[in-house]
Amino acid sequence: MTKDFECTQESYAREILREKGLKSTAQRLAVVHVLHTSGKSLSVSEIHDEVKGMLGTTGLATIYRTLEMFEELGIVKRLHFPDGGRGYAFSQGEHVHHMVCVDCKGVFDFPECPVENFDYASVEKQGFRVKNHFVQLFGQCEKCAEAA
Amino acid sequence: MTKDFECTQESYAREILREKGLKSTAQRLAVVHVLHTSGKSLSVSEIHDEVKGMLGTTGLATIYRTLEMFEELGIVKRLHFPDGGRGYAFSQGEHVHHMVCVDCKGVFDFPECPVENFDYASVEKQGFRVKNHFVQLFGQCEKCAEAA
DNA sequence: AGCCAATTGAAAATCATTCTCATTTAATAA
DNA sequence: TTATTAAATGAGAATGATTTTCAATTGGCT
Repeated sequence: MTKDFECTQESYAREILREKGLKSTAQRLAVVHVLHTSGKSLSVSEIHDEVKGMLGTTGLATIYRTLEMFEELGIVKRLHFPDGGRGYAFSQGEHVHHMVCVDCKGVFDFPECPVENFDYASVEKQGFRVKNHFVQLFGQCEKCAEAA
Repeated sequence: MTKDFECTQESYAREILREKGLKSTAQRLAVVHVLHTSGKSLSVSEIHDEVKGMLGTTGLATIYRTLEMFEELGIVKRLHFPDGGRGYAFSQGEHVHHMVCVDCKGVFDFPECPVENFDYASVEKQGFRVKNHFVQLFGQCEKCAEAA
């Protein structure tokens, strides 16, 4: 496979894949590269287009399969947009949340978890056991705010 | 139209609809009724099935149209599941968040907003202006925890 | 170099959602 | 009431996204 785009992020992905006994294919590494380089969230078909640009012909199904797998491995994070659309952003497996600029679709992380310090009293009172949460902020990034 | 299922929730919806110059059709009121009675989140097709049970033949497109409209009016809230599926739950327009039981799909509200007290320092530092947020907790409700 | 399971691409199949348009209906006024 | 009219509906077609299938290819090991 071509290594034109090799860098730390790809090595990181390679490692995880090897640990799990999965193959480091050109397609998979390209997906990592595209997401990491872009600095923003991309739709599945944007990712597909970018990968095709790098590798030539690439199946859309492969992109779907790869993204699903990467999400389970913590390599990417899936975002949900208010309109129901999905997006993917690179993530090194840390527990971070995302702010998404509604204009440019840029993704900005923040390591603090809003829910971490949240008082679960009212929740626990109802006997509910929280196991997971989904938090995502929407707004405008600096650039887009200035441009507007 | 039949009024078998009229109650405060329907009146509430009727009012909002009238205010906006929209018609209170049997289909729309049935959607309110179904969501309010169920006490849990339902998928679009579950709602469709329930409404068909009440009114006989009902178009699926109408259900979609109604839910979209109701979301804008604050009458229902759209939920996003980790697998990408959507669900809808009744909501009186208040700013509340939802806990969703991953077993029974039951929806439990909590009025405190986890993000309300969150210190936006790290976010603002990046020049990001938060305009909106989506918070949803996943876990187990009391009943399902006991059953397990 | 050669093997084998994992992975891929292409196309078909499936599923969810939206659109179109002829028909029906709720709200209003006569 | 009844007539009027814009809004809403239902049915199905159209679209779009996602998943599945399966034969062909490839990466990671000897």
